[in-house]
Amino acid sequence: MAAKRSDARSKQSQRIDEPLQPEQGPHGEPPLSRERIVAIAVELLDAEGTGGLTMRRLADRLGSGVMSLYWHVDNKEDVFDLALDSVLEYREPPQAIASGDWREEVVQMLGDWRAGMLRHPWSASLLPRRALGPNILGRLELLGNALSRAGVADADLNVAIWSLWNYVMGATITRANFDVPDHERAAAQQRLEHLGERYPTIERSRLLLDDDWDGVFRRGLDFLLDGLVP
Amino acid sequence: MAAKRSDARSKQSQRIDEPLQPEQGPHGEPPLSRERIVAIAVELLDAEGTGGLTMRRLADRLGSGVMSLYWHVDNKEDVFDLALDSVLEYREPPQAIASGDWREEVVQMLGDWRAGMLRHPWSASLLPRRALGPNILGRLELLGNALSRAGVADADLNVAIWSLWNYVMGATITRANFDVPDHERAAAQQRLEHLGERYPTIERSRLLLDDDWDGVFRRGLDFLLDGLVP
DNA sequence: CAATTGCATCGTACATCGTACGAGTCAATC
DNA sequence: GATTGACTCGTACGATGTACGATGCAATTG
Repeated sequence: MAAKRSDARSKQSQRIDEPLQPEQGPHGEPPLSRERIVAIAVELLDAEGTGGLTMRRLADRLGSGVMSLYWHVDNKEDVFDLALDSVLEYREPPQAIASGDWREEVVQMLGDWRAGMLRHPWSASLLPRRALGPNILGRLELLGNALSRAGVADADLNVAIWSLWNYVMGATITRANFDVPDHERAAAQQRLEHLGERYPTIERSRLLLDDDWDGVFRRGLDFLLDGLVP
Repeated sequence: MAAKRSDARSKQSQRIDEPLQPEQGPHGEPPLSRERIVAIAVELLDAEGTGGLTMRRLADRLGSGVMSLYWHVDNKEDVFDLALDSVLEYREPPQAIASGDWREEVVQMLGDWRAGMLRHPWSASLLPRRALGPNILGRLELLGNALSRAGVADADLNVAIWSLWNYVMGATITRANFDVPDHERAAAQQRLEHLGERYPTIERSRLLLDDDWDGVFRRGLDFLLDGLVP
């Protein structure tokens, strides 16, 4: 069972005059770089969540031995950090941010942030426990700047930024984790049947039935911004 | 190494006429119940975080064999669920909630929620991925009720509840995970030295220096409530 | 009293994980 | 040709979750 992935490793053992095409790509298997590791790690995480990322699996997908990874990467934690960073990059919407409409600017940036994290659902739960990289700081700077222009006092800027951060993080983490796997949906639905007896307000608000996550996020954000900038 | 915890298990092998006092307690080692397992699990989680909870460690602390746990508990996931539930119990503040002041009521309940989770920092990151138990639903019901009394329209109740949920979750998860381990604080502080060049607003707002987490939580909550109930 | 039944305990075993260690390969350099 | 240094990888170790089946024990039943 230790010989499973050993066949992919035949650079130029027999044919010396034909150094290329070792695997199947046109320019051969790229030689295992930090970038390639991170890219495949993100693929794995997207496909199977944080539990699906395994050094062995990673190596398999890369066509390499497990321990080869450790030349490019400190440990598994490191892989998580790198994957998270690579996913959080913010390519600023090229056009009219400088429209002066601070509110549209904020809504757009936070919406993009959330959308980006939801595209890689594992990232939301990972983010809060990592150091703030330049990508995140850039977003926070943009946020504070817009709020400041909107009239938020310097003494409140701190609170305002953190409030929005909290809101976005809470919404995104919740959304990323409440994705019911379909085969549980029936059971969940059933449990809600006679809920109104004990939780009338919850039932009346359709809290657990409405699944317009995007709309709820957007409207709640509006409320929060209303509070921050009356 | 398999004989480490086998000495604690000597009920009445030699002395039949003295069936009690098998360990050290006055009425002997309690006989391994779901409750005891959960209690020790919470202890372990509090002491060492999610990584510190191990079925073997759990068994050791209980003075039992590892596999005995599985009689009372389905699997490790189950232990997490139970631990989380046991920590989220909300003993309603006995006195004047019915003061009619919805705002005080909401602030108090959410503050208590956050405080409770921070007392067990692992709970915050665990919560969003678990099903909503009765404890949580009870809190949400109370929340919706207060908001409704405050004048929030039924059509907005949904959004309002989720907004507050998002805010509290985001704040608590962030707080629970940003507890810098002290030996990293110096390095972090240093990194912030020449931060003002690239992130002037962040520096001006003292976003990363102010560590009055409770105050920020409270004031941000006020802003959000302002937006929800103008 | 003996036999049976069900609750409860636990030792052993296995697959899987992260990774320490050291032996290998190869190209560039001396 | 020898040396060096970047890079690869097999083997091995300890830790983990848990399947399986043996065991003990109390209450119930004959």
